[in-house]
Amino acid sequence: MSRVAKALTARERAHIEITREIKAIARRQLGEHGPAALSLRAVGRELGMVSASGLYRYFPSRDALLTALIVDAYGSIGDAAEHAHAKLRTKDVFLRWVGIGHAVRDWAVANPHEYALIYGTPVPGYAAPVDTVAPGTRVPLLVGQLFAEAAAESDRLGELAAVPRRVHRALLPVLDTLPPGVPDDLLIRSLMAWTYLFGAVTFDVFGQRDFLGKGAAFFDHEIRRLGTMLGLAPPSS
Amino acid sequence: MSRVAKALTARERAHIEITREIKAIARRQLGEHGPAALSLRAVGRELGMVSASGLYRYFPSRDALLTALIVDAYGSIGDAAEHAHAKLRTKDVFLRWVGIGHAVRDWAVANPHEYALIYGTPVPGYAAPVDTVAPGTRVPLLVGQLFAEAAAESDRLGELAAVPRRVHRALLPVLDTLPPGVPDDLLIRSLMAWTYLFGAVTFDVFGQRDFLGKGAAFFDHEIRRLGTMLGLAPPSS
DNA sequence: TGTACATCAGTGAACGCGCGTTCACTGATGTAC
DNA sequence: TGTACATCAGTGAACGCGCGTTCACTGATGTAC
Repeated sequence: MSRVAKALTARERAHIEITREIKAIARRQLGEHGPAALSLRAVGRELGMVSASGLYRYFPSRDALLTALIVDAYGSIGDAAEHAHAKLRTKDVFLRWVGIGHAVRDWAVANPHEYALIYGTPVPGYAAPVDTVAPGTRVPLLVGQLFAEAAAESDRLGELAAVPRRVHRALLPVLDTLPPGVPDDLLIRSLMAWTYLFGAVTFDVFGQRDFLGKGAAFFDHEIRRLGTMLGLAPPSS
Repeated sequence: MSRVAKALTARERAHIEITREIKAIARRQLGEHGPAALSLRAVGRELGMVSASGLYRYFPSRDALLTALIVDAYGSIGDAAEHAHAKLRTKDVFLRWVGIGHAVRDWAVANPHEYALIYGTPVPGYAAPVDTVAPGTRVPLLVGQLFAEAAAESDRLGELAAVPRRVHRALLPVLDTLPPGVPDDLLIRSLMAWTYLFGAVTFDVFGQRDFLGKGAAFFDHEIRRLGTMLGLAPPSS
């Protein structure tokens, strides 16, 4: 090797830059006709390419581009949640739950089409490859960690409930991926918080609750109440 | 008028029957390529028509067919929930909540593409006309009635919480459509139950929680817990 | 009951459009000696 | 440093496909007298 590992040729830098640009254009076009209609030809046109065939230097197929967008979207919402979490000075799990909830919702409202790509109707005929699984677990893992911390504070969460055997059985595949010793009830509360959070955000982003206005007043209230019901609220209040 | 109002000509009966058949075929095709790609030509082909132009005797445009499917889907899930509710012998609101929840989920799992049509990503470029609004309120209204009944039993629900002013303001448009005297907290609990129910069902139908297995064990558990947390459970338990 | 006319269902061609992907190619950039 | 060769980016044509909608039309069904 006659050159340092880090030095990129102009060609390589251009390749990276144009790949980024293709994804940015595709992201924008997602909103116009939906992911099912994401069109390489339209992206090529907007890029200023004479024909779409040049795009095959960057992505081997339309589905590969779609996969890249999905991975990016999971990364982006994961970053939003984790950065919001890291920025919070407080150690209080309840306030951090609320902060993460708003971060997720804010990202989704700002990027409705990317949100639809990962939490909306699956694109028919497109099978998500394995690469998209891990990035999708970041937000639920963050929520789970919150509950784990709450459990470590002896006065939060209250008594952990016992769980019917068939519910326990349904949880087994998840428990296998977690450090040993996680109580069923803790996992259930995390899953419920995750489910509620994305249920509310999906309703808001897809317009099912437009009658509640554009603000986040109701959302703020509902996630506080849910957090309280699930035992995240400080025991004093 | 030389004939009785109810007597339909063969032509009229055929029209109704074929309209039904068109919708049935379109419903089936929804699953293959998604609502955005619903194709009049494909429906015509499956109907045995030589060209798609004959369909214009039944629907003035592709979007009109889509609207009919949406209205039907809301009707269908509304029927499923109301029938399940009516069949339950019990007066217990908690058991009825659980029954309605399962009815909604069962319908969604059995009809995933119709579910996606009404609760999934909005079809881009399609603006839902007013006709689709009212049928969409049946399930949430049913949930709301449950909470109203629970409130009438003095020992359920517990104390109704006071609500911050800006949350109250967000509720005003909804309160205006309801009989006067509905407490804010009652409406909030109904909205939260509705949000959780569809959040969970959407996750299950769209495959976001496949790791929990195919059964409804977790779902059954979570809606029971949610119902309990929201005050629907009998005070004894 | 029989006939003349109006209504409607479905045909088949056409308009104008869009798509993903392949392929042989030109010309520019990068590499090895 | 200079030259010969290999690699890569983008071109432009082509293949084979699909779409919604309009239009003039044929033939069957329904209606009024």
